Amino acid sequence: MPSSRPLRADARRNREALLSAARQAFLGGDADAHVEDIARSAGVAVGTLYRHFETREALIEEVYRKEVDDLCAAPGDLLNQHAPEEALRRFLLLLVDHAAVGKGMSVALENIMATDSPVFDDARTRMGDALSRLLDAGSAAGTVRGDVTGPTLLRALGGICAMRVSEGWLDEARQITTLLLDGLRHGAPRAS
Amino acid sequence: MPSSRPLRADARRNREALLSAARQAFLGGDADAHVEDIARSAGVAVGTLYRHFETREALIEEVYRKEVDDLCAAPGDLLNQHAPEEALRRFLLLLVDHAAVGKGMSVALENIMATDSPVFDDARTRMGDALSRLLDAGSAAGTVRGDVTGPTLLRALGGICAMRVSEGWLDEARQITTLLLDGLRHGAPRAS
DNA sequence: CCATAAGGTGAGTCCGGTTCCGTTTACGTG
DNA sequence: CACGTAAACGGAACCGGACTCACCTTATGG
Repeated sequence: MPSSRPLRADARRNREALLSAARQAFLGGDADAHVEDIARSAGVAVGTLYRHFETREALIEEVYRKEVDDLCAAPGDLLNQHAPEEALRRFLLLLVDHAAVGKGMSVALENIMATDSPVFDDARTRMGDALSRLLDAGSAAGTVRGDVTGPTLLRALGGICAMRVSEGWLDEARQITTLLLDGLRHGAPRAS
Repeated sequence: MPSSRPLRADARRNREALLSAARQAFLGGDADAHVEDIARSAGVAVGTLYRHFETREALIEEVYRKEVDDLCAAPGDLLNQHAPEEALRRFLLLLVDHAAVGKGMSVALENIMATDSPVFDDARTRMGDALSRLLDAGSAAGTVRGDVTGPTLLRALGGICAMRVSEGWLDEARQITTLLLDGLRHGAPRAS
């Protein structure tokens, strides 16, 4: 149902320009850029922006949904090239590094965790599935514990990446992720 | 420098009422309560609110600073009553549960991680110290690995608690925390 | 080319945080 | 127990930023 009519040429162009401008703004530091500015830097008026996106939030959603799309493609490749445990390791760190591209992306992950929006809900599902694939592979290979689900792990990562702090947060995020991995490894001592 | 003059009686009363009303609002779900409402439910006008608090943000800060104060008191007691590892375990879970009181508290922890405000900076320091105390005790007892610092662990927790999501997030937060604890335990398999 | 509906525009509305100043009140003093 | 004064209060007005709407422009298919 997404396309009632194929969308006029200039409309599609403007839509693209808006997404690109917004991406620019959000992925670069400014997490609360004004709609007016985004619209202007895309060469259109606010009205046009609102023709294409229900709300400011909706625009942000769209930008990040694409980002998530990219990320979700990774597990398949990784599982082909590495042992499950290693694939998991790489994917988690990839996620963290990706969040580092701009503080914006971390906001995205955080939002994916926090909102009820159907869009994010969908993204969460796909991301959780991606993680599940990795976890299952590891579990089947006997190198990863089997009692943690993809969605749960996703939450941990969302949380970690939500700490968009100055100086050195990336190193800490990596360290924490490593910690998590150690906990996930099959044979880790259990708490209770 | 905090007190130039001891603050008039009614003023102190109103300040208290405002803090209490705000606490009520934030700790109960509504993370973005309107200042107008907070003021009204404290029985004063907005002007009064702004006499006591520089800004909406400042009010929130104040509310949560107290919350953090309480939390920071815990490690001492726990170390007296339990082995270090167990004390650490309980404190982390206490933290998570505390966040559960209302979604508001989790916002607080998140903010502690994210802002540069001197108030939060201070809170972060004290919280980090509290955790360090626990980690050091465990490390000295040989039951906890020694290469993780309090501040780092705090970030992990801040992240985890930032996931203020509906339904079941508390259980997941607990599980993730347990995961972290398993990773922290001395003798856990290392990643690299 | 024209008709027409899709698309664009930007001044205006709405909303919520913040300010400002006239009024009220606590409280030290004579 | 007045009184004077500085402190506190109230709330209408202000302002910035997201969002709307009535009108204009333009792509497009016949």
